[in-house]
Amino acid sequence: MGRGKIEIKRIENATNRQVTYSKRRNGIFKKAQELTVLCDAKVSLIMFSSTGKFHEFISPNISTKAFFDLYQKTTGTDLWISHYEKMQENYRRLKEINKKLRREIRQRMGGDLDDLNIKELQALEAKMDSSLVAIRDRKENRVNIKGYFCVCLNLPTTSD
Amino acid sequence: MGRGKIEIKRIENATNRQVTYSKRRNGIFKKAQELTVLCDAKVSLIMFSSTGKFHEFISPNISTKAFFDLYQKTTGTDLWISHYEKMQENYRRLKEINKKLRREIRQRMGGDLDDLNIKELQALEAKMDSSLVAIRDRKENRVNIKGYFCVCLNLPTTSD
DNA sequence: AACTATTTATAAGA
DNA sequence: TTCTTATAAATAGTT
Repeated sequence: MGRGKIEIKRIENATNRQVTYSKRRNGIFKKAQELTVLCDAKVSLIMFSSTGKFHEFISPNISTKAFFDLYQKTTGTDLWISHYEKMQENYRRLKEINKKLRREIRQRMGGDLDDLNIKELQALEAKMDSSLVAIRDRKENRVNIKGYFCVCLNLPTTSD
Repeated sequence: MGRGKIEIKRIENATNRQVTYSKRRNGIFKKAQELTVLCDAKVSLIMFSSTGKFHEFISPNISTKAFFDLYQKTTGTDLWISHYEKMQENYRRLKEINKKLRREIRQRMGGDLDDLNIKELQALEAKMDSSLVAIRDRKENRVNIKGYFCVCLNLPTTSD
């Protein structure tokens, strides 16, 4: 709808792109406005130009916040809450893992031994002994047994 | 733009309103699509008809969640985002601590020793040796030196 | 920012 | 809903 037909693909000339953006933005806002009135609809139209400039239209019969709430209720997407809760869960998991790691280290340092029974103490002693041997070996450049003891000790394996 | 000119006011006939909504919805979605491509813009277009039916268009180069985040950042409509970002920051911190703890353990197991120099190896050996002594002591119920080695080893001290 | 030749959208009808 | 088409509206290229 103009002097010539154009192909719908990115306008490479930055000036033309900006001009077209400005013209069409007005056009689409007008359409949104008309749709709101003619059809008694609720419309939210938000856009960012390629240069980051922001414009929005929202039907006067509703607030942006109310619109988002309606959106979430309707789609069931629960945009924030689900994302947030997933994150909280990861956070808790990570905290738990850290706690175990700290405990493991403390025990290897000779602390936190109160609630280990004699058998567990013996096992820990044996593991430590092996590790110490590994470190000495390494120090003397004799053996690199990296990997082997990892299996023995059964460390948590999650990466996060 | 049709057989006759219409006034922009609510269409009272429900059927006509519905038909017009449907036609104009298609039109405005097409416009949004074209704007996205032609001008390399980010567009979010959400609407609810008077009967509550929901439709949306969103530029393919961004997710709805990311769009809302961008929106909030731009407008400063901080609904929950600052809280969320604080949590993300904590999460990153926790991950970093976790990484260090794992490394510490791996080294105490005789792995991950490649990038320790001879001095560091000696220090590690000494620490392990002390710890082993502590464990043996404990095993024989002679000494509880919990706490002492924590200081020596300079563990991360945050509680989470 | 205006102009205007064209293209595009759509109101009414089928 | 979908199609048709006369007409209104939007806009591409130009000034």
